[in-house]
Amino acid sequence: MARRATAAVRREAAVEVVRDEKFNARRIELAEAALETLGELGFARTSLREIAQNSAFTHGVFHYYFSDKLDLICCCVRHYKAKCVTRYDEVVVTATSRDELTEGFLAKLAATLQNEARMHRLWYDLRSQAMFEAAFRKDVLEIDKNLEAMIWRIASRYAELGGKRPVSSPAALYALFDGLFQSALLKHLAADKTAIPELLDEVRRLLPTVC
Amino acid sequence: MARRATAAVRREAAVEVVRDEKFNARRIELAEAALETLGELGFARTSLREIAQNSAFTHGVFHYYFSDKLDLICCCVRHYKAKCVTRYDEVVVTATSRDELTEGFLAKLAATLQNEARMHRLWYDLRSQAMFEAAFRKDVLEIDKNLEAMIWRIASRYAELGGKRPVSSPAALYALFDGLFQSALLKHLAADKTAIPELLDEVRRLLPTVC
DNA sequence: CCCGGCACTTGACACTTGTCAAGATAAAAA
DNA sequence: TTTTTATCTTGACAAGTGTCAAGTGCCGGG
Repeated sequence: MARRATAAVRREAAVEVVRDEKFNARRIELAEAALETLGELGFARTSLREIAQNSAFTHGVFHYYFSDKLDLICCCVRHYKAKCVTRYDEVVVTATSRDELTEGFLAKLAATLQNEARMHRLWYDLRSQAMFEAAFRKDVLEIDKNLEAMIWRIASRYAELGGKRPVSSPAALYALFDGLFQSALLKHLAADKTAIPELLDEVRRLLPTVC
Repeated sequence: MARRATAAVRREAAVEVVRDEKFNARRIELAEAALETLGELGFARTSLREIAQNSAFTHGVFHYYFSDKLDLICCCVRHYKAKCVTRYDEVVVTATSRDELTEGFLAKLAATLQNEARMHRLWYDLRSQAMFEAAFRKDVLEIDKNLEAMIWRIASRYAELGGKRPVSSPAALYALFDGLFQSALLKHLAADKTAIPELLDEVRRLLPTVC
C-alpha cells in the first residue's frame, strides 16, 4: 500500500513537471511575441493589447502566465539574453588565423546590424530602462556581463592567434565595441548608408591595435 | 507721414521681438521643468500632468507653448545639449600639464556621475528613443556629434601636452569613453559603490594608452 | 476709466492603459 | 457519461493619457 501511494505520488509529480514545462513553453512563446512588438515600438509605446494583437492570443492571457507587465518584460529580457550572447562563438572556435577571425567577426557584425536592428535597439532601450526601473537591473547587468565576456573571447582568441595579449581590460574593450555598435545602429536606423561600412572599417583598424 | 508709419512699424517689430523673447524664455523654463521629471521617471513614464505637477504651472500651459508632447521633448533635448557639451572645456583650457588635465577630467567625471546621474540616464533613454522615434534623431545625432567633439578636444589637448597625437579616431575614442560612462552609470544607479572608482581607474590607465 | 489681447487655468473629450473577475471551451479524470 | 481541471476569452473597471475649447484674470494702451 505504501508502494502504491508512492507510485501515485510519483505519477502526480511527473504530471506536475509536464504541466510546468508546458506552462513555461507558453510563457516563452508569449515572451517571443512580446519581443516582436517591443522591437517594433519600443518599451514606452508597447501595450499588452498591442502585443496580443500581433500574436495568436488575446490580451487576457498575459495575466494567466505573468503576474504583471513587468514580469512579462523581465521574462522577455531573460529570453533575449539566451539568444544573443553566443552569436560570435562559432567564428571564434573555427577561425584558424587572424584574418579569418577578423572577416568572420566583421561579417557577423554587419549581418547583425542589417537584419536584427530592431532587436538590438530594444536591448539598448531596455538597458536604459534599467537605469530607471530597479526590477530590470539584475537581468540587464547579467546580460551586460555576458556580452563583455563574449567580446573578451573574441579579443583573446584574436590576440592568441597573433601570439599577443589584449592590451586593455575586458570592460574597456566591451565599452569600445558596444559604443561603436550603438552609434552605428543609430546611424543605420537613421538611413545612413555609410553606417555599416564605417563601423567595419573602424573595427578592422582597431582590432590589431588593441590585441 | 511715411516716417511716422515707419516708426510705428519699427516699434511694433520691437514689441514683437520682446514678446518672442518672453515666449522663448518660458518655453525654456517649461523645458527645464520637464527635464526634472523626465530625469526622475524616464521617457516612458512621464506624462504632461506629472511634469506640470512638479512645476509652477498647470498641465494646459504646455499646449500654449508647444504644439504637442513631442515638440516639448524635442525642446528639452535641444536645451539639454547646450548645457552638457562644454562640461570639460574649462579643464581643457586651463590645464598646463598632462597630470593636471587628467586630474581635472577625472574630478569632473566623478562629480558628473555623482550629481547628475538623473540627467545622464535621461540622455541615454532619449538616445534609445531616437532609435524608435524619427523625430528625435536629428537632435540626438547632433548632440552625439558634439559630445564626440568634446571628447576629442580633451584627447587632443592631452596628446599635445605629451607631444603626441591620439592613436585612434574621434569616433572610436568617443565610443570608448561613452561606453565606459554608460556602464559605470548603470552600476552606480544600482548602488554599486565601486562604479565610480573603477571608472576613474580605467580612464586613468587608458588615457596615456590612447593619446 | 475701459477694453482688447495675452498668459494661463479649468474642465471636459475621447481614448488607452493595466488589471482582473466571470464565463466559455476543451481536455483529462473519474 | 459526468465532473473536474487547465486554459483561454470576454467584457468591464478605474485610472491615466494627450488634446483642446472655453473661460478667467490681468496688464498696458487708448
